[in-house]
Amino acid sequence: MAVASVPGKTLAELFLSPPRQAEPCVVRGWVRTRRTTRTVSFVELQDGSTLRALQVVFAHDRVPRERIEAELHTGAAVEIAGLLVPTPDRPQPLELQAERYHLYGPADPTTYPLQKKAHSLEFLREIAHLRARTRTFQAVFRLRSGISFAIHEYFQTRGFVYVHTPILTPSDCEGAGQLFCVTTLPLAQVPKRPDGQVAYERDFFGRPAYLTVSGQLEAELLAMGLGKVYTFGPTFRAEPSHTPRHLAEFWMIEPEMAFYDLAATMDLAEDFLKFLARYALTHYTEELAFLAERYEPNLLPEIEAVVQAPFLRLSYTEVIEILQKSGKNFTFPVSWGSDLQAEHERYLVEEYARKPVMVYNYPRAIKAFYMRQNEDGATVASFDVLFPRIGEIIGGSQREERYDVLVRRMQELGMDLFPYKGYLDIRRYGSVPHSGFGLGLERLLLFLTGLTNVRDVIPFFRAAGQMA
RNA sequence: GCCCGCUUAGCUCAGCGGUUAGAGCAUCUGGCUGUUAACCAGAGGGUCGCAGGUUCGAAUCCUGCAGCGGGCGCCA
Repeated sequence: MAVASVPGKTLAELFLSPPRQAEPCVVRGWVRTRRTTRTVSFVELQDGSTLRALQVVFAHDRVPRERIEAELHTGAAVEIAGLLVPTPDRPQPLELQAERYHLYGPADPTTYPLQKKAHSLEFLREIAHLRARTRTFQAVFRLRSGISFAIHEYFQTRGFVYVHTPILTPSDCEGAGQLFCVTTLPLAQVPKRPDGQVAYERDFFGRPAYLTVSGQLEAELLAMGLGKVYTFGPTFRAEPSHTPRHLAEFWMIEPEMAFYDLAATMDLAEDFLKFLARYALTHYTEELAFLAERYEPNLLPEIEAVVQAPFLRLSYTEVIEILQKSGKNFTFPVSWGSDLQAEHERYLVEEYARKPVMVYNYPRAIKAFYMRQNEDGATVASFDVLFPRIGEIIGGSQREERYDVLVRRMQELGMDLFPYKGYLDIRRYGSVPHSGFGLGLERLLLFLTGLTNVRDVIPFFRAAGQMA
């Protein structure tokens, strides 16, 4: 059979508007399973457009059984032409009665790693190139796509400008982990200056260059002219974190708004997360139901709770009091001034509040230089959003817009002001209060999918010592 | 970076000092009046992660290494 020249319908389209009576149809996809009896064979076909599979019936008097058994194995790519018929009295609403088929690419069952059974996520990580063949990853990647679209929709319909901040940067954005250095210098024989230092003036940019750890500093500059902006792109951290929540390359969303103070930004962050949770529930019902059944029985109630319940807002100081009164025996002692540990955050979210918590006004000593100093002289206008299961999902702050205060803080920390000339400049000319936050896309997806390892919510993961 | 655990058939696992190492699923062969995680019968498939050590004897105990997973730290 020749390959049909017209694009066939996707299975999603077929299931969305099933035929009332039998009609000719061409479908394309990959074989998920096959069952054979004496007179007929059944093939379940998937094409990635929906989690549902189309049952294709091959009568052996029409299509030889020997050919079906030799070719239609799990994973084989095929085009099938036949009669699409409604089957209201069967478990599936419709099926395709095959007339003929074309085998695009076979899949040798003795070597093809995927079987018609559930595989462990750990095993699938070893064959990341085949993960898109599985329903779990089809659900995850479709959800990732939809959430990415929803993120743009949210900001675009609220007057934000999508800005592309550089991936290659000269500056080491303080307090955001270690950087990947980018160079064209020969690593085997790095040119050195007489004093032994690397001769960066001979490197590609004539100075050190890194992969960005955050678009925030540039977003701030753009917000100082465009008003409300957001970035949405890859971010790189060379921190060797060996946890299920960290990647070396991950995607981050960073809105930055002129004239927003801390409270307005916290309102935005909460509204934003509620919007995305609602979007997932209404547009990805099928995927969420599948993921809930497979991985996290409590998934839907948890997402519902994010949509419904107002997040609990507590100042850092209140949190310290709550933790001290909790009667819990924490491994890390609770005292004002020390950072909240994972165990503290978990108690707060999962036992005390039982819903998302926003903690604000952290001690200045444990936060980044750019966060706006509060009048009390002890705290900065920062906030974290803590989610059940995930922990920190958003970190943000009002930025220090006062030139003198900012410079004094940077000097206090012994920072070199030179690389921050532009950043400081916007504080000298027409400076205004402004704020922003960063949302980790993969962490949000952990929450929405019920999965527990960020390597499973990005198609090809890059983590310390691992490149899928 | 620190701590803990795991590594046995293609996959998921059992066996935890004593003959030729097992199960389910997958694969292959045959059967079955439409199945739907199909079913029934049979077959093939393993240097028990790698390297040392202890022992009459090691998949099993010890040491080192590697890979993977988890906890903590750092953070998104």
